[in-house]
Amino acid sequence: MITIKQIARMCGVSSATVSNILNGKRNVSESTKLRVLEVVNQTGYQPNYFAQGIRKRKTNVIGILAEDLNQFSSPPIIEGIMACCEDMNYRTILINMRLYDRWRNTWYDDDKKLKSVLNPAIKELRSIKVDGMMYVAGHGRVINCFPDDFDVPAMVVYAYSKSPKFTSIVIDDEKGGYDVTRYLISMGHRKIGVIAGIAGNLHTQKRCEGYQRALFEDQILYNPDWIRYGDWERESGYQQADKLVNEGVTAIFCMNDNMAAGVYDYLEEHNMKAGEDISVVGYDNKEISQYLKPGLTTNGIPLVGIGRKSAEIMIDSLTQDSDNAKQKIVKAPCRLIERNSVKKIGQNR
Amino acid sequence: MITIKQIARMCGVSSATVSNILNGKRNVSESTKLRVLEVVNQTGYQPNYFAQGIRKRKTNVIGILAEDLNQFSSPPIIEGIMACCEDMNYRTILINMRLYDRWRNTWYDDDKKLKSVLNPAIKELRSIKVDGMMYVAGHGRVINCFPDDFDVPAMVVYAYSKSPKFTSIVIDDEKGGYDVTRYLISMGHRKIGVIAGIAGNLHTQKRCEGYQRALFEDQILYNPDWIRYGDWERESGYQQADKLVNEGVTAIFCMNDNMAAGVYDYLEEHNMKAGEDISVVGYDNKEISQYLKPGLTTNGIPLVGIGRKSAEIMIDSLTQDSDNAKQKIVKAPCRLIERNSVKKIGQNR
DNA sequence: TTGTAAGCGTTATCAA
DNA sequence: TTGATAACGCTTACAA
Repeated sequence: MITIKQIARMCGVSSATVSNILNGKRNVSESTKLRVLEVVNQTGYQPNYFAQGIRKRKTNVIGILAEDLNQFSSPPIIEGIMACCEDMNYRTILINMRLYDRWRNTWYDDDKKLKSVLNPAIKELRSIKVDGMMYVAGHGRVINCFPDDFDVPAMVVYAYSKSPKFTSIVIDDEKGGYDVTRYLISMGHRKIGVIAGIAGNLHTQKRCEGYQRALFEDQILYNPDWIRYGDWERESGYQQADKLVNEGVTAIFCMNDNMAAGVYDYLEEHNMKAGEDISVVGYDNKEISQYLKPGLTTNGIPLVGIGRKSAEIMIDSLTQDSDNAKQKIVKAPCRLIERNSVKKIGQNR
Repeated sequence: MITIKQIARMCGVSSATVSNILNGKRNVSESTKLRVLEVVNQTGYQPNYFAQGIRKRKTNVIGILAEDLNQFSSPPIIEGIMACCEDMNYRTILINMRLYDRWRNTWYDDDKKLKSVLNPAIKELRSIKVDGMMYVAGHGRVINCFPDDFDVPAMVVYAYSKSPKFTSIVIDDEKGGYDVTRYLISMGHRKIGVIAGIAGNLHTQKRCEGYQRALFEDQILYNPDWIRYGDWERESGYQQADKLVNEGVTAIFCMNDNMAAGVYDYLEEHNMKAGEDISVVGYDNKEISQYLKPGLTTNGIPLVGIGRKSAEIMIDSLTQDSDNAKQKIVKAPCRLIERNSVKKIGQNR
């Protein structure tokens, strides 16, 4: 391994000078700078990571704490974070807590389980002296991940931080619910059923609020019977479809693509077709949504964008000397992807 | 930050002794050991990562070089690697090269593009002094990723290493092709068409060989017209289905689920149904395969298992002092997942 | 503009 | 069984 000393000797200067040049200090003459840089490039010298870390305050490393890499949302978010960090000349280090892998769905309300993995992970990141930590959640909710008095810049991605001290970046579910409903109304629908997610869930609640706002805006009565709660799984979409179809709605807004697929199942079984006999909209824009027949119109989540945006915020807050970047909640808008599952119907209700 | 020196002072011993205890050396008395460990736990002392790295030979860190996190196969493989490493008390550091994100599909045959990202990544891992490097490919092929004289233990996961110096772990495509064909034969099929992947592709070739072996074993004539090549995309499945159906095959073996979905499209358009009018088998066990109607029988790839296995091999080779673990090609078997797209037909052809 | 030398927190060597 | 002490490769005062 080639060291800074060797470079220095080869150039006939001291290692301090080489260090200064490499670190962009300007108290060096142009000529020696050129000479040293030349040698550095030729030799492919790379500073020893550990020796640097031991002396430097700023490591230019961002730690990513991922709940689970296998959640469909995580890889694109992380890819976005990494892309942005690379652009801004930051390294990343990823800790995959594998929460789902360890405990399936049993850790949601079990703070002990989370902490048993999160605390060592944080400790590790701290020992690596990362400049900032980003907690990447597997699904949206309120999470208590960093203590109020945490001394490392940190933020929560794809979920809300319980402590108001940390910036959260989430999708704008209220707007999402609003947009979908607005779209259905614009297509002539006034009897719009909803297959929501689990009732207590944050995504569910916010999207319902958006749904209500859109209805109200168009002076459409809100019928509580048309809101059915599923559990995000396909089967529940199937079950709730039955209720809604019998209620005579002309369109169903499903809060994820899985449940929309369940609606398709129901429709097929009853010789009906999405986009003809009844209109269906999903949420997530997962791969299935394009495989369904007819293609499912759905509200896409800009996951890579969320990743990029969050890294941008993180690095900004690290760079700006003041806390100009105030802690806050950032909401990323979803984008409606039109396929063929919604039919335009006459204005006569 | 609390240092080893402070711990030493608190215990009235030297820092060397503390270090010895922490590193499991046995030349320490039980009594001081207990005393020191007590203080270490109380204070929550954690060794400085960088200071350790600068002195230690073995870092207990495995570097993962991922081609792209967004390939469907990558997250589970990586999760498997990380799980195994955690079990064996190794850290991992992941570098995501984002090859697809950068260049879509244009980097396959462009060694320069790959190297422009891979070399710096390797350099970085080297500066972190990782004990070993694992290259995680996004799709199977022969890759020239490490030079023959590479001085860090390395291996290739989900693809073949061009250099024979490095262990590769891949799926057993020949057996996969054989198993699927065997299964179809066992269900009474003798006219079995194939929608293969791209012709030059390694997965394609090996699976074709397996197909032929199964045919031969049952003394079934191999009809070259029944092998059609797609490009892994759904559309190509649709196109090739036409040819095969007109050839009168009773079953179609698609080399991925995407193309099988294309076959479903074709069948639907022609008022036929998989599992009734014609049998279909896919490959990959991607999410779509369960969403298709009827559920697609497909050959599942044990991605997490591949990850685990590969990490196991890596760590074994690091632990065994000799190169007991000889460089070689490890093949992981796929597992056929039966759903409803294959019909048992009479023995009379 | 450059060089000297003192650290940083460990581990490793060797003497006690 | 312990403890001095010399590295490790770098950054950073401070001196030249």
